[in-house]
Amino acid sequence: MRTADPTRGEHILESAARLFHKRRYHEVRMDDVASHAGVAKGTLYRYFQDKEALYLALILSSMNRFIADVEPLMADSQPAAERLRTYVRRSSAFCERYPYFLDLVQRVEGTDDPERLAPLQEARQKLLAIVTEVIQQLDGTGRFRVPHPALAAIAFVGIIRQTFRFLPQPWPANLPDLLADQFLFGVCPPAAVR
Amino acid sequence: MRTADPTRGEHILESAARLFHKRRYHEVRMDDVASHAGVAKGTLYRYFQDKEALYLALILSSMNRFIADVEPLMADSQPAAERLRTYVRRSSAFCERYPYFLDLVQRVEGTDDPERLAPLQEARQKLLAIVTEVIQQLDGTGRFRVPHPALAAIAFVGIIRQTFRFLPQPWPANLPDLLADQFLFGVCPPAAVR
Amino acid sequence: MRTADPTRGEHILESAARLFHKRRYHEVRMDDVASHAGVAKGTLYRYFQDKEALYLALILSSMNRFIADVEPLMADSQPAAERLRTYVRRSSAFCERYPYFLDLVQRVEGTDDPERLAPLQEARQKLLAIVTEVIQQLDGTGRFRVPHPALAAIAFVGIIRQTFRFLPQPWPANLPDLLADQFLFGVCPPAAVR
Amino acid sequence: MRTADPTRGEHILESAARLFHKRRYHEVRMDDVASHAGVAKGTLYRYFQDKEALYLALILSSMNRFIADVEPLMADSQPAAERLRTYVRRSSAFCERYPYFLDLVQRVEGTDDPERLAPLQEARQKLLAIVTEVIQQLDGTGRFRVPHPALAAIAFVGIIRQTFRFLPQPWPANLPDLLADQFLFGVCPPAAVR
DNA sequence: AATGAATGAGCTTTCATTCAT
DNA sequence: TATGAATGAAAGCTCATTCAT
Repeated sequence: MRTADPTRGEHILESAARLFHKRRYHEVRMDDVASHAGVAKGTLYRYFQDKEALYLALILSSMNRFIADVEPLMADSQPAAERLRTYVRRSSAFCERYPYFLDLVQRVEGTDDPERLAPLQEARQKLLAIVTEVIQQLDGTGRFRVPHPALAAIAFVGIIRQTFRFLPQPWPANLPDLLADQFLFGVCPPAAVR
Repeated sequence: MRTADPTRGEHILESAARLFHKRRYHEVRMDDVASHAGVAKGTLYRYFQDKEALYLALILSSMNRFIADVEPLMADSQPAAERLRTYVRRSSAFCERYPYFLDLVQRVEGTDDPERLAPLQEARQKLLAIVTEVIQQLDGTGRFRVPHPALAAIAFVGIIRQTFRFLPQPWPANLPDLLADQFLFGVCPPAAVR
Repeated sequence: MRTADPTRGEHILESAARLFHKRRYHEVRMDDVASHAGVAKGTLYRYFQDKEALYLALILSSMNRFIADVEPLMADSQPAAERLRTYVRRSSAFCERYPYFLDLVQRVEGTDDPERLAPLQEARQKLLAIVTEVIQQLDGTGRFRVPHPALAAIAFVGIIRQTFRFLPQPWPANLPDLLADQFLFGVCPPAAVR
Repeated sequence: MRTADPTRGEHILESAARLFHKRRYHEVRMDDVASHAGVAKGTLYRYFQDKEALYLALILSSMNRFIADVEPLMADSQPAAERLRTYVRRSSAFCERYPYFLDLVQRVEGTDDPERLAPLQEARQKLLAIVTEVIQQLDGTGRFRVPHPALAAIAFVGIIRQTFRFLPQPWPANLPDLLADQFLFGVCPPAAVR
């Protein structure tokens, strides 16, 4: 008999991530999750109330891991623009390390049950808040003007997501900087560059 | 002989769209689709091979409708920047008219079966090609510089999608222009504005 | 519009025979029967109450055709043994002409509904009666002794059926005679032959 | 852990046999099989891939049981003719014990899928080989002459099957001997009897 | 605590039958 | 009378969940 293992839940999520990444929710069976995690099916239900809960926990866990990764780097030790570049770089690294990340986060809309959705919404808000704050700090510094920081934050995230999900590999090495530039300067390069 | 109604398939998709918009694939029952469309379940299977085919047809039909809507407007009768604004405006109008559109298109990744995925990939490529071409026409005209048109197109689409999906309503009336500006100028407003 | 055609029913059965021969009852769809017969599905229901009726009519029709074929030849114009040989030969010819015949007749057990089964039982009895009568006429003539004609008739039919269904082709040219001999003399050849 | 009951599969087949005996394939519902076996429907699918597999397993199991029953008795401890009588007697007993046996074996032609059919063909061949060998041993011993053992074996089996299936009950006590005699001597009783 | 055989509600799909044309 | 689109009851099968071991 295996000893109770507090990391067991994490391990299950790790395996589940791979499955949910390449198949859709209804195509992933609890049997698959169990056998990929190397546990019995019944065990899944010790750690997660049901399939839905496992799925949501998976997304939440991914988001929290990412937040834990970038949040410390967004402290204002550097210029805001520089921190945005860092954000893109970390996103890129994260997506390489956990290729299923963006796909999953995308699918938050899952449930209707607000009870279950709440933690995810919260994490999403938190991430957006982090980005929004950095973007606000752009305003007034140098040549940037951000009258709608919330909107800009959404655009920023949109650029990153769409690119990492749909830009065919191989990616240019400086892709993160290209994306940051697109966000900061649009297709109208800064005077210095011209 | 009872004559087949050629709009029947369209009508089914119309009803299905509403359902697939508010519930996920596995939460939508063929029973629901049938009763919402006002046809018998067996009829669904006269028009679509199976549930998956119906779902993919639904997405494809939405995309094609949008392409038919914007493509004529992207002819080069106006400056490229102006056409991009038009594109955003039509996107906005389209999403208002068919609120499920973006959600659905988002989920294209549906199948693995390349046979079934092909028409969708094709439509996606077509849309991206349209946008890419307009963006290329920005280059050199006035102050725009677009060294990576394909990347810029993806960013453009990313900004639009993320915003329309996640920006809480109510939206500012000039939202399309704000998005076009974000794409064109980033958070670095054009000299004229400053 | 096709004119009402009294042979239409026969034509349908002819096509159906081929299908029911190579697939089992539940594997044959009314759609198949209709398209193979070159008529619309609805038309089948003008000629046969339902699928079961069509199927039973098919078997009955085959049996009646065979009865019509052999009955005249069983009149006592020749020695009984010779007529049995004729019977086997006609069976063989019939099975070559209508390869589905034996398979179908085999399956009489179809329904439980005695109402529907009656005509088939009747045809079966008729055929058995014909054979039994000839076999009875063997008795006393020459060296044959048939204390249980009904049983012998069943054995006779059993030999024929099992052989035509399961003996791998190609068959020896004199197969009918071999079978008749097996029935008449068993594996104990007549003195004359020895 | 609930332990799998190794006899469960056998038990299911036992129940299924009764159903498939009195109804045709397409008239037997998996629901019926389950409830008659006293298990849940899902359990059927743990033991058999699908309805077809269950059906074929049922026939195969019956045949193997019969083979296991007669094979040892066909060893040449007695004269071949005597062993054939034994064969018929065991067949008779078997059909009394498992009244559905002959009906089912009759229907071997079931599938087209050679993959699935193979084990059945094999069992059928095995049984035929057993019979054929005994019949060959008739040859030359005493007054028997068997120029076509394979054909004779088929005739032998045909006599038995047709009789047990179609001879109306009650049967004479010496039916097995009557059948053996029919096979050995035809309707031409041995000199000793005359 | 872990297991996985068993469960059965509920799904997708089929197809005999109907009936407006 | 012939048609075949539409029907919908009923089938086969799945798979999330349970619970005896």
